[in-house]
Amino acid sequence: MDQETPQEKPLYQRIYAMVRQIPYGKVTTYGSIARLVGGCTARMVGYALAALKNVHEGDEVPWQRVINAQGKISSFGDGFGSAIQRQLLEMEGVRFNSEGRVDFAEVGWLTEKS
DNA sequence: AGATTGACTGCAT
DNA sequence: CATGCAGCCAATC
Repeated sequence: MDQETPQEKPLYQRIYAMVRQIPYGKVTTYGSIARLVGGCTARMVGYALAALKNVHEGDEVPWQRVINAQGKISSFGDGFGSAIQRQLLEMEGVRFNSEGRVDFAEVGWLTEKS
């Protein structure tokens, strides 16, 4: 599977590590993580998280704290994922406004654009 | 080795 | 404000 240089971890691992750095009760966007990791784009982050279900480490990655730039949750899985993700965030104390979006000024993690 | 896809984003219409 | 399209680059078939 991953026979690349053992010194450098796969792009996935790098993204997972970054997602794990998200503090409790905070959320961030795909684009922000992509920029923090560097060298990858929002699509890479989404692709990496999508593969989480195939990765063993996915169990400890707070993927629910990663949402899209619109402050909303992206639909994935069979359509249940988004519903589950919202509950997970609310369980952590993340508030959703009437539009179903989160307040980045309140729970946004490194969401500032340079 | 080539084509397809994807939990996104930003701009254009 | 809703919809569409192109760009992004790696993983999978």
